[in-house]
Amino acid sequence: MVQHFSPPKSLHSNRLGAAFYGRPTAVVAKELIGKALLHHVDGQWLGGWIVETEAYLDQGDPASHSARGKTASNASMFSDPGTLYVYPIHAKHCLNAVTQPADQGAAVLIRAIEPVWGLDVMRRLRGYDDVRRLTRGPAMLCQALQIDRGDDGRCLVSDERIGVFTDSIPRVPVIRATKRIGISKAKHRNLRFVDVNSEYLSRKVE
DNA sequence: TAAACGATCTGCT
DNA sequence: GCAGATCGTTTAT
Repeated sequence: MVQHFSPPKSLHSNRLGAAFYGRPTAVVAKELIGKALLHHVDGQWLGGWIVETEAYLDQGDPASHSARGKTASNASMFSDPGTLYVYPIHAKHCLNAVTQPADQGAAVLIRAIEPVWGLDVMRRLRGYDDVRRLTRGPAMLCQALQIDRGDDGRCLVSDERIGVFTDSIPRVPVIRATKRIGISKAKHRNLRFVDVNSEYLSRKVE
């Protein structure tokens, strides 16, 4: 089967704008499920369908990087909605989309996507042939999409080479809210959103 | 400036 | 399922 390296034209005309991101974080996190995350690298689009996200809130959320205020390292989290916030952890990276009005310090962590565009490039970047090992976790998908700290602060709304898109034929994910993964504070909150039918979740739904 | 921690991943059992 | 690797950022001394 022929692999196509550019997303359908319908995606180009349906980029999510600032109005999408500038809303309550849990709403944005839920509605990002089923949208396409795409990064243009070396003449090719890399990306796929978002199947797992987590909301990190501006107030009363001790698990959020913004909980103790703005610092040099989390500054982009306080930027305009639609800004990319990329942070380093365990010698790897994770990516977020900033939400709500600027300066509030809220964002959505994109934890997993179903790989679709640029599969062979993503295989090379990850070092694995199995598609199941390409984008099944927040640090995996950053590596597969060639996103690191240097991409922190880019704009998902205006940067032509990176963004989130809808399709003219909308996917209809079955969405469920669960507890967030890997945090030690505010464990009880159901702020992780998954497409329960996806084969590409970082962990199974309980 | 030393120590601990973390929104993780991998390989091995 | 679990232990170990890994390194930037934060917190403690």
